[in-house]
Amino acid sequence: MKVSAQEEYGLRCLVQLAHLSASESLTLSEIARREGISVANAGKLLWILNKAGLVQSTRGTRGGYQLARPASEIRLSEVIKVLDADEVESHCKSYTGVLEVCVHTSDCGIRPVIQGLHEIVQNALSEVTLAQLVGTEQSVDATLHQIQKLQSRLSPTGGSA
Amino acid sequence: MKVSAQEEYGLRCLVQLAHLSASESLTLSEIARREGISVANAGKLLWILNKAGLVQSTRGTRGGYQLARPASEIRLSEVIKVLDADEVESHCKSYTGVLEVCVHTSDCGIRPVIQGLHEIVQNALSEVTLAQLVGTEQSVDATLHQIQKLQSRLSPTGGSA
DNA sequence: ACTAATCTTGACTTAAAAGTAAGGTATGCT
DNA sequence: AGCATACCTTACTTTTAAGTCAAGATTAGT
Repeated sequence: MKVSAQEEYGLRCLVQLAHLSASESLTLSEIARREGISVANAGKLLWILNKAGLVQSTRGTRGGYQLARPASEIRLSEVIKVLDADEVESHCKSYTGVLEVCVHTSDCGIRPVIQGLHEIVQNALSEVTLAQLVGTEQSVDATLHQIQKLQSRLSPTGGSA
Repeated sequence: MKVSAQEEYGLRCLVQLAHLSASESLTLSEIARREGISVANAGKLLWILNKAGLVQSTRGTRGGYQLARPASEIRLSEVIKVLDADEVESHCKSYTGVLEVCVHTSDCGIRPVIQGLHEIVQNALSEVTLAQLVGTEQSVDATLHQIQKLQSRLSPTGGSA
């Protein structure tokens, strides 16, 4: 359960674009330089983001990338989903071991955990927008901890099932 | 942001053991057979779990594995942490691109997201025990959705930062 | 129209995770 | 004591994700 390199770098590139004003744009090489990754790699990431409609590209001499929407309207849940190659559901189709289908198809206790977990993460991510990431660390920190505090208040002892 | 194969399979092996009564135990090959994975692979997973003190092994003819503690006292957060090679923190040390240190060291908007996200996941996982996974799907499903519902109630519009 | 700058796209290479194999060590049974 | 069972551990192979490269396509300016 961790954030992949592609998710991390892709998100960083978006944050760079979020810093710009509406008319500005950044070229691939400039983004790559600022993030300390190769131009080729940045190109791949931006292409993914472009295909998903999160950024807009302009070709030619004065070209570059900019956000397709205001940063305040781009939620991290969407970003992660796009960068994660969208292998969201269909979990029980993979990881089947040697067998053809999941051994736990009938009454599987793990499936809901995997799925529920995913929902929780997406939910938390949907509360944070790119615009917030542009601000100081503190603001984001506050938002996420607000969520967390609520969680711990929920079930102090554990489930009752 | 996804569950690795090792996490998934390791968790499954634990669930198998959680089904046993106190005096019973399962051999490697039996666990492997039930989960549809190779004996070698199961051996590796169980070794990790054993090293972490989650399961207990008995050698010799009548040997096998059993849980080191009651299933109701083993939280998924612990399980995942163990199976994930414990690369929990130290995130800004990796993913630095070509540069020596994280480009966002000074005022990084991404760091708190990564960290906060991790906390949220751990928090959610710590509310579910192995014992709950042994029950029906419904019970686990209920527990996780309880958490989720609370989250969405928290911030209907998005952050204010 | 030409040229330089820039994005686009698919194939290739490299690094990391997952899985496998084989030899070692401990235990119980005869 | 000796053999069979079963876990333990390290090293190796395979697979998959990440990253790179190079040729193609598009636009702005001259």
